[in-house]
Amino acid sequence: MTEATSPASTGPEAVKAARATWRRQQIVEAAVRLMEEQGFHDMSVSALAREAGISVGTVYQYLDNKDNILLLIIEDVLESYAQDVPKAMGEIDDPLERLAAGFLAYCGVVDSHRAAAVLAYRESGSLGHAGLQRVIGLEVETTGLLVAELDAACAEGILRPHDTGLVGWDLTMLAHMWALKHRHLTAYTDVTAYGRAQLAVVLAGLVVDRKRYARLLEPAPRGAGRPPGKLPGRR
Amino acid sequence: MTEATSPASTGPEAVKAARATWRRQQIVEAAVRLMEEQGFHDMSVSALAREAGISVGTVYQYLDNKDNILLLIIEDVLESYAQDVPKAMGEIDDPLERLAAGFLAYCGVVDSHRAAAVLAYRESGSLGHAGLQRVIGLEVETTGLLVAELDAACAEGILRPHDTGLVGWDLTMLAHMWALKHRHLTAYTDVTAYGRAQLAVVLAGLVVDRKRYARLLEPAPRGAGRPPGKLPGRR
Amino acid sequence: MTEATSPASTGPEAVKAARATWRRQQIVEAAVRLMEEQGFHDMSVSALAREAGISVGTVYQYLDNKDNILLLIIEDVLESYAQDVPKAMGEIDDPLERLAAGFLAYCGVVDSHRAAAVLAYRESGSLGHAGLQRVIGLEVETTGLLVAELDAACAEGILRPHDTGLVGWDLTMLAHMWALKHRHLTAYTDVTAYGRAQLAVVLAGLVVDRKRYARLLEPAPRGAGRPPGKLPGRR
Amino acid sequence: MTEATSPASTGPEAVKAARATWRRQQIVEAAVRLMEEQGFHDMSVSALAREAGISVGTVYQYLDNKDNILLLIIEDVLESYAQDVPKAMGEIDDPLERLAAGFLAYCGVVDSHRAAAVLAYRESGSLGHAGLQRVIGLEVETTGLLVAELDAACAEGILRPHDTGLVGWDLTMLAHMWALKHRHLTAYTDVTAYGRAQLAVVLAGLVVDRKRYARLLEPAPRGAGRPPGKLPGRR
DNA sequence: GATGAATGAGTTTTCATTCAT
DNA sequence: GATGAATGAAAACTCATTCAT
Repeated sequence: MTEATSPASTGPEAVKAARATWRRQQIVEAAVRLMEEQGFHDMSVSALAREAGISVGTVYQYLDNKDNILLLIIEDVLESYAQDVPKAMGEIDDPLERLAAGFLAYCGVVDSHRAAAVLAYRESGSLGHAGLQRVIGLEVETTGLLVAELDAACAEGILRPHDTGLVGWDLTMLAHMWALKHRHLTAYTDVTAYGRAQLAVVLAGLVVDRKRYARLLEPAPRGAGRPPGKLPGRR
Repeated sequence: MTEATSPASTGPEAVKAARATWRRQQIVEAAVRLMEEQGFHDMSVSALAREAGISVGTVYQYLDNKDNILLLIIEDVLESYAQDVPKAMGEIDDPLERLAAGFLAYCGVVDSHRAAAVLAYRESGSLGHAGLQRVIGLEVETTGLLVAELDAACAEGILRPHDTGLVGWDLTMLAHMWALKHRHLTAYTDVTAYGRAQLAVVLAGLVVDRKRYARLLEPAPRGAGRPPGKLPGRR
Repeated sequence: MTEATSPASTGPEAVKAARATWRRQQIVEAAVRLMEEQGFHDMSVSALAREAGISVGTVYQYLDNKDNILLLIIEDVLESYAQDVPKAMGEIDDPLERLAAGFLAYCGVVDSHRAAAVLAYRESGSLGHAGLQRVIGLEVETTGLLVAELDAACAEGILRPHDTGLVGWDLTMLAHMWALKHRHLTAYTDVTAYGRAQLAVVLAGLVVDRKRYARLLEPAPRGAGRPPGKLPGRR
Repeated sequence: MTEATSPASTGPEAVKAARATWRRQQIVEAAVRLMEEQGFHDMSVSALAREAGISVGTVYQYLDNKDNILLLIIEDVLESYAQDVPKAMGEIDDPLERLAAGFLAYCGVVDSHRAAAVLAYRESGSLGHAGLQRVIGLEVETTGLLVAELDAACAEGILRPHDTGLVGWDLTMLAHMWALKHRHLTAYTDVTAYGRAQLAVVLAGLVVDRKRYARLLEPAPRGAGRPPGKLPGRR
């Protein structure tokens, strides 16, 4: 393999690429911080540059236009899904355990990118057609991973037959919910507890051998205390 | 009974009020149409006026500023929830049937305001603090109706004890999903089928006497044919 | 004289004319009230209509356009000058007494139209060329009345020869000052005292026989107390 | 003394400050030119930008809003008063001579900022409350300088006792008159002649020892010719 | 590569004026 | 004659983007 060309891992090319990555990261982080409170449209490029500690010109050196910032952020999240979810599912044999691991990983990404995950929702309408397609594609891909496990579990008789496509999107949706409705989910202090609770809700009616998967179906008792049913966040 | 005073149901006052309502409706409808494809920020007021078939000046005669359009749209949806959901639950005695009726009504509103419902999501960040509070309040209120039935059902021993707050928001979320992920839900041709399917997913694990509520748990077999598990919308 | 035509003092024509005058008066008064605190440009026609208790349409029935309001107000003041000043000078024989009477009358008009007099200054730039010419004409006319008396007094040897044109405008200016610098003239509680004081200032150096005109030169002692020289309005 | 810090008289900071000053000057000059014929409100910012030879955006880079232009212009004039008047009075001993010098300097500023001086009058109503207070403050300050000399002259017995506050404002007013009534003052070709004439008018009746101050009281004979009393500017 | 001053198209909003009722 | 809803031209102001330094 001749190293003369492209993704050079060394030499001036590499320096350039590394700087670009670093700068983009700077920009994305600043953008997420600002958009969290202002939204995409109310964040001006000059405010972004200020927040990132660089000049407007530099922003444009690494971005074609403002819309690309959005794409960058959203891709950042979606790629985290595409990376963390398969990794979490990797070693496990049991389809249901794989599903659980994948879902929890998904929730974990949502949690660690909470602001960005919300943005990926709210602002995806501001992407051009191409960008939107790309986002949808990535989203479908990750959801597909979950659906595949549901299908496998059905095939092995672990889960009752059901519309796995629907349940797959349900899980995706409920993972996003951690970011979207976080305000109302004060009963859960960490994502994992939340994720397990949701898994229990969804799987309870599907699992055939409830004993075998008791661990998945009866999640952390969340400090025996809380009177179930009190709507959290109600005033 | 003489109606001499105030909210006059006749006379010039009434004409004025009627016109205002009609104009606002015109504006909201045009706005929903445009925002569906452009989002709130990319819809200029002059484009809105053109779409509504009126002049810019007239838009501002019935709205204080652009933001109010958003508030108007969102309130429209949220008030539909607050109206249709209780109405649907009205006459029914059984808590679970009430829950089902309420949820299906909720889904129905989402369906009939599909575009607006998505907007209520995406753009609520563009509301001022006051507007946002109002929106959250209305949302909490409607979800509360569902939670109340879950609580009642638990109390009567119809449902196993569970975190009814969580499940309440789950139902809300899954109703919204009809609008948000509609693209991927091609397996369902009408909301009711969709709603029943989701009810089944959520309640399956909670119902104690599965026979009694079989009708709720085994929804329309959706044309016996479809091979379960094929991810709908996948390309 | 056939009454078929014009300024009919009776019949429908007269009614019409009377109404027009009355409406215009309504409008001018409301306009002065508003402009006093907002200026001409910041007063909207609809605010004017509201203040006058009539509709926008009615305003335009009696005015060609907004600028005419200004012209109307300014003419109102200037015509008061042109009317009151000659009247005050009417019966008097002595040129200097005539001058004094005319000047005091001028000051009186400024006082009774204080707001409008200031406007006549501030906003005359907003008049069109024609309006401006008309205003200047009226102003020159009234000042001319004063200058004529100064000339007469010089001719009769009552005043030392001097640039009567200059002093005429000085008197005009000092009369306007009552409105323009009213904030700083707290030492004077009524216009007449103010006017006499200014007459004394201007004439003191010009009068030949100071004894004869002592009454004009030594004005009201303004409550013997005030320590002369304390800058009024200073903070 | 090392000038390491702040209002840097060199380095990029200095360049920036210098550019800002230059730009603001550009803008103020263009604004004065336009307002002279259009007034403040009828001058649009884009017209201003065009006149100044820059873009609208650049105007706003150096000014927060349109009103600031007005404030800038007026402050420019008022600060010239506050600077030139004391300077002119500096070295002189005799109070009356000091007064004369101050007044003539005041007239000089009015003359050299003729357009702006008129604006300071006409448009100060368009300033916000804060701006207005600032303007009034500066005005009072300068007038106070003249009043102080009048008081001193009275104390020394050079002038008869009189209301020095009133006469102080008279002088201010008559100085402004050079700009306000310039159209009618065609008899005077330069400010100094005008100023001396006005000084003579005001002081003639106040000076005790008329011989000693003859030079102040009998101003330039303005080309022996002019028939006194012909109202200049009359048509 | 980095900077930030300059640009001007585009946005929201106001308001003088008209005209059908 | 009186009304006030409708109009749309024009204003103030913002901000993504460029480019000379």
